[in-house]
Parts: sequence; structure tokens; C-alpha cells
Amino acid sequence: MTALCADCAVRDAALCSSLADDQLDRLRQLGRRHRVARGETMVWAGSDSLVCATLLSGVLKLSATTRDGREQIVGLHFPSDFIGRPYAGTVAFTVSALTDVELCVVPRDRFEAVLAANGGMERLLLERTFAALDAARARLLSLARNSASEKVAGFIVSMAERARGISDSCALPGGPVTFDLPLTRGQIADVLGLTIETVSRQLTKLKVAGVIALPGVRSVTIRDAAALRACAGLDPA
Amino acid sequence: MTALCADCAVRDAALCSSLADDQLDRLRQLGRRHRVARGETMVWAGSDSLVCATLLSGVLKLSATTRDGREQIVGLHFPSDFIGRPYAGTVAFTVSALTDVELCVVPRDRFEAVLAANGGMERLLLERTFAALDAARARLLSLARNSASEKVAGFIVSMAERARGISDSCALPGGPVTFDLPLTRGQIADVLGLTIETVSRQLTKLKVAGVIALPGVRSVTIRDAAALRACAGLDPA
DNA sequence: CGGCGAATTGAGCTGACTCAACCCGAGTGG
DNA sequence: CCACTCGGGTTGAGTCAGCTCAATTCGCCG
Repeated sequence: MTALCADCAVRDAALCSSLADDQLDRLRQLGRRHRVARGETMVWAGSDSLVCATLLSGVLKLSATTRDGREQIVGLHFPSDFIGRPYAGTVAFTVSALTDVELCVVPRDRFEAVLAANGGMERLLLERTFAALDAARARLLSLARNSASEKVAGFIVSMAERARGISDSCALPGGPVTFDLPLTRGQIADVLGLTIETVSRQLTKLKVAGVIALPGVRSVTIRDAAALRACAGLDPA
Repeated sequence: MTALCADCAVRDAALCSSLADDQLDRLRQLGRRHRVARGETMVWAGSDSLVCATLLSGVLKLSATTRDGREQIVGLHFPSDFIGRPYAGTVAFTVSALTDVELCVVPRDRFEAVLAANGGMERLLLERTFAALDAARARLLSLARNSASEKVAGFIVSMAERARGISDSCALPGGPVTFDLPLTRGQIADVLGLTIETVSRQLTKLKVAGVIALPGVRSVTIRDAAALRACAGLDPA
């Protein structure tokens, strides 16, 4: 692995942040950088759980499908997120790249050994897994009980929060904010449990209401954050 | 705590199974048995995360509500399950008793200390949290993409599997199996993201089709397990 | 300029919800 | 012992949000 961990873009945000320099050295011996092109699938649901990874750049989706082909995106992963399923022989969900993606990959058994040798890392992973569980459960409420407009508005809010951490955006609080969605309409529909057409209609409805603007197909401008949160059924932040 | 861990009904199934006898002794000093009556709420969403617990008997629900009162049950807990949210200041979901319930409760900070001192327990909790995350994500697919009949059939299958572990039931594989649902129709609706009426209609539809029988309001007999799994959109087990 | 995938828009359908009536079994009190 | 109540549960009729199917339109790339 040519690139050094010291240069790593997510050095301080990923699981590795829990490792002291000497431990990090040992992990680096095990890891390999990998690139996956947009649209490619890394791991198929039901296949052996062979690798764990940290996402360095890009966006991954975790998805499940019914036997007759209906798909649901059950999770999105952003840079510094942990990917993989330790302690299980097989993985339950398919992992695919929504954009070109760069990962730091470690064989699963070696990763488990690192975990066992490093209580700080294991604890950090436990914290993150609890947080992911809370997030998945919160999405259960949204998927089951929110209307299409609440889902779409809520999705834009969450993507905006995600974008805020990464890009520049954000001028005045409450003022217009613009960012790019890493998902197509169809992928948004797969996240929200809707159809492409419904997502499109809800977006134009928000646009007509002046809550958002859609300067490009992939980009969104939030013109009235408070109204958007209200549409999403969230309390004003 | 009068009862000894050695007598504990879930001694070998709960997190404590990872503890050696001396460590178990220390944990016992910290734990207290608690009873909660059916219908009572133990913990409110948004309140401080003060305790962790192991469920000894009964069934708990984990639920979330929208601000205008729509409810969704995001998880069910059965005996030997871990309850609580370590490493967070507040809890995100409300915990209530669906039946009379018995718990072994430990203050959260003390529990975290036990975890830190005991790598085996921490690892077991990590495994279980990953499993819970997989389960929650699988439910995302079901909630978002399954029809009402698939949801109800799938729910009966999962409750039957849960009952199989606990009660006698199960004569011949594939033969009729009878067990009791610990939930009312309304609670089943809250789990599946449906209404009471829809749940009731789907159950009578399955009954009319001869797939199940409903000998009592709370009990279910599976007459044709293969057909039931087919209705649920599962592959024949 | 032509082609192609993604997005939008329209029209009609339908599965699940809403609202309402009724049933049933268990507890309660006269 | 029976009438009353009350919390489920079932069943029916009508509505509507979101799906399906279909026709354009848009944006990008060669």
C-alpha cells in the first residue's frame, strides 16, 4: 500500500482514529486500497463475509431485494464509515458503489484479530454499530408512517446535513444552501420506499412551493430550511 | 438481589454467559431485579440513558412516534435480550412492556465499566448489536416493499420461529404448530406499519385459505407452513 | 445532429386507510 | 344470575395516496 495512513483523508474520522501509531502500522500491513467504479457491486447478499473496509471517498449503498426483484436501499455509507460484517459467515446485504469509490480493505479474519487486540477500536466500533442501529430504527418509523412528501423532505434534510459536514455550502444559517445529491431519482426512490415518479412529483411540489430550487438535475438548493423541516415532520432545529 | 445468577433462567443465553464466575459475582453486586406490569412504559424516548438490562421473562417493545402521534414499533425484545443504549446520553426509543416483564437492571455507567473490563462480554454485545442491525435492515425491506399479506404472513412465521425456541409446540416438521401471539392486533399493526383492520382482514384471509387456524384470539395454528412461507415471500425452508 | 438514459408529467387504477357498525368474552356490580 | 360496560376483534362501504402505464422532455455524449 503506497499511500501512508498519515496522509489518509479519513485518518481522524474512521475507526483507525482509535489506534496508536504502532497499532496503525500493523493494520497498514494488512490493508489494501481498492477502487470500485460507479455502479459496480462489491459484495452480493448471501455471499461469504470475507472483508471489512473503511470508505475513503465516494458513496456506497447497502441494499436488499425481494425474490421477485423489488429493491430497497437499507443504508448509505459515506467517507470514514465502516463497511463489513464481522462475526458472521455470510453477509445479508448487497454493497454497491453509487459513485466511484475508494476503500481501505482488510481481510475479515485479520480485522477481527485487530479488534480483539485493541479494545479501544472494538469499543469505537460498538458505539458506531449502536448509532447505525438507532439510525436504521429511525428509518423504520419514516418508511412505515411518513407520507411521500414527508419522506422526500426528510431525505433532503438528511442529505443536506451530510453535505454540510463535507463540502463548503452553507452561507448564513437559514439562508439558501446548495449541494449535490449523489443519487439518481430512482435511487432516492429505493431509499424511501417510493417510485421514481412519486419522488419526482414531490420534488417539483417542493419546488413550486418555493421551499427548494432544483438548479440542476443532481443539485438542490434549500431556500427555506424551516419550511422544509416542517414538511419533513421534524421540529424546527 | 435475592435470586442467584446460577438460578437465572437466561444464564446461558444472555450477555452474562460470557462472564466467568468471579466476574459474574461482581456484576451481580450491581444488578437489581425489576418487574414491570403489562402496558407500563419503562423508558421514554429522549430521556437520559440511565440503565442497561437483560430481559428475564416477558416481551418488551421498542417504539417511536411521529410528532402527530403515529406510532411504529421498531423492535421487540424477548427473554435473554439485552436492553439499553450504552455510550449515549439519551435514548432514542420508548421501551414498554407488552406482557408482565422481569428484568435484571444495571446502571448504565456501571455496565459500561463492566464491558470495558471484560473483552469477552464486549465482543458478544458487538456481535448481538450487528445481528440486531441486520434484523432492523431486513425489516426496512419488508416495511417498504412487502404487501400487507406478505407482512402478516412473515410476522407469523417469525413469531412461530421465536415460539419454537421457547415453548413445546412443534410436533412433526410441516405438521400443525400452535402458539400464542404476545401481541394484540393493534400491536401487530404497529409492528408491520399497517392498521388494525388490515391485520385482521389478512389473518382471516389466511384462515379462509386454510393456511392457518385461529383457535383463540391470541393463538395461531400453522396448518400449512410451506404455503405460509410462500405467502410471506420467503423461500421454502 | 442523433441517440440514449434519466427525469418529468399525465391519466387511471388499486391496495390499504378511514369511518362506522357490530360482535364477543371478561370483569363488575346490582 | 343477569345486565352493563369495556377493550379487543371483525366486517363492510367508500375514499385516496401512491402505484402503474404511457407519453414527452431534458441533458449529455459521441
